[in-house]
Amino acid sequence: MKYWLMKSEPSEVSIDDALRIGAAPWFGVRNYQARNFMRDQMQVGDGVLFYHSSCDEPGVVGIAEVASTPYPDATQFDAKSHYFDPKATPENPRWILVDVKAIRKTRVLSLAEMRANEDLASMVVLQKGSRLSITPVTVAEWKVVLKLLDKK
DNA sequence: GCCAACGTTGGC
DNA sequence: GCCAACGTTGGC
Repeated sequence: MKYWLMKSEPSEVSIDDALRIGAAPWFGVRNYQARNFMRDQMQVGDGVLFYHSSCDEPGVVGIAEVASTPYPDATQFDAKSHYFDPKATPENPRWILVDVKAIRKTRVLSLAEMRANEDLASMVVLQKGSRLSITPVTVAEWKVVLKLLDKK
């Protein structure tokens, strides 16, 4: 069992959208490192911190879990999609995803608050220049974040 | 809107 | 295989 932080722009898919939709494909990842995490390392049941990025108050806003094994991202084959990839074919797909199921909404644990917490200093997502939309979270970090989320 | 940091592309 | 130019992410 592993833990992850996954970024989503709320204007695309917010935590409220995710809760309404239920288990859904985490489409649109076009970074190889992030893809490889989904393809090679994620397992059904892994814990996910649902993070809002590119918005007024970036931060963790909910808890989710990995809900499928990896399979090809359908948007890569759709010429009308923003995520279309002309170099990908169904026989030779480039982009692989998993389904993610939102479990609950939490308070916003803002990026600023996370940065201010010494116990989270090692989090990959907080490292300078980190832009990865999917990053691993250690068990220790997961526990600290959950405690902070349930506070107040 | 700015810009730092990083990833990708493509010429050589 | 190198690396400059360009594109993207994402916080501020």
